[in-house]
Amino acid sequence: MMSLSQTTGHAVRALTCLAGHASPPVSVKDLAECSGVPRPYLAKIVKKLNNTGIIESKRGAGGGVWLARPAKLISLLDISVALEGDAFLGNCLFGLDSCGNEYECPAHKFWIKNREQIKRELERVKLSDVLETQKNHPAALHSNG
Amino acid sequence: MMSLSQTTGHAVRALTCLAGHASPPVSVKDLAECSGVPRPYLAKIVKKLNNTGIIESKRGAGGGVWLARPAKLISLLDISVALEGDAFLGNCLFGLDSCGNEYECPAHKFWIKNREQIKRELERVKLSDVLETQKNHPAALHSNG
DNA sequence: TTAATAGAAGACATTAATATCTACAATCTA
DNA sequence: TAGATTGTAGATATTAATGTCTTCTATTAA
Repeated sequence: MMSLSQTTGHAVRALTCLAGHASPPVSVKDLAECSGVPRPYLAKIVKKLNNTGIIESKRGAGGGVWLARPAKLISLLDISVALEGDAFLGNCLFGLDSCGNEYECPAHKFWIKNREQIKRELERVKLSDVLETQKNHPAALHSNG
Repeated sequence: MMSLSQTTGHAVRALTCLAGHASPPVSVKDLAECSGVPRPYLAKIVKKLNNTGIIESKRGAGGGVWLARPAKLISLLDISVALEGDAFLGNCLFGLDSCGNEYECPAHKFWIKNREQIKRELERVKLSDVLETQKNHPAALHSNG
């Protein structure tokens, strides 16, 4: 099924919890409970978000993680790129390697344009927007298959 | 990476070979050579295309497969649906199960619209178009990773 | 009717994404 | 400094997509 990876979905949910938390730092354990993401897996996700400067962390008692900048300045694009890399929207809709250089598949021009649309939308939507949406629907972001 | 499945890409390549063939039926073996898709795997793909009425087949010596209707009447959408099912474009960009009913994620409206755009494009592009493109670039559709 | 051809079917193998487990290192509080 | 807390790191496990192998059945041609 064509969508962003499940891992990215996890990250969005966890970051939303983090953004909504009154008093950071928050432990990964608490984030896992809040977001429904498996704890050990979330630890890895958190690591990536840390490496890419979206969150910061502190070890030890009273430690935890927090947003490196306000939720209004973190876009869904930032999160997607952090987890899946820069080319998270494939070069060709059909995954053809040869597509785009000397050759273009019949859907190429469309996909290039469409891909940019998707990117712009992901750039437009900020973590703060997700948080707002969630506040109106408290149980919203939890279940995921 | 977000794109249609590799399997769908395989199917498009193989069907393009089939559409370009002078005298059907064509054996799966020949299709595999022409398209670069692993033979045994192509056999499975061919089976699905058969089940969904995109191709027909005949066993035995002199048998093989052929398009069930002209290439102009087979869209990339038909092929995608045949292989990945009707919901091959996910319900939510982030794969959230809860998204779309009582709850909508912040990118939901955008994705619904965008998804339709993608579908329309896949509907617009026919197998005959792919064949034309390939004729101008003979080596185009072969390699794939 | 026999031998060759070719698709059908299902068991098995590989790979990448996802998820878990265990041990470790840093930091705080007392 | 002792002990509890919490992130870090890497090995291991599971799952779904992808790919392979073997055997069977249908069809044709001689």
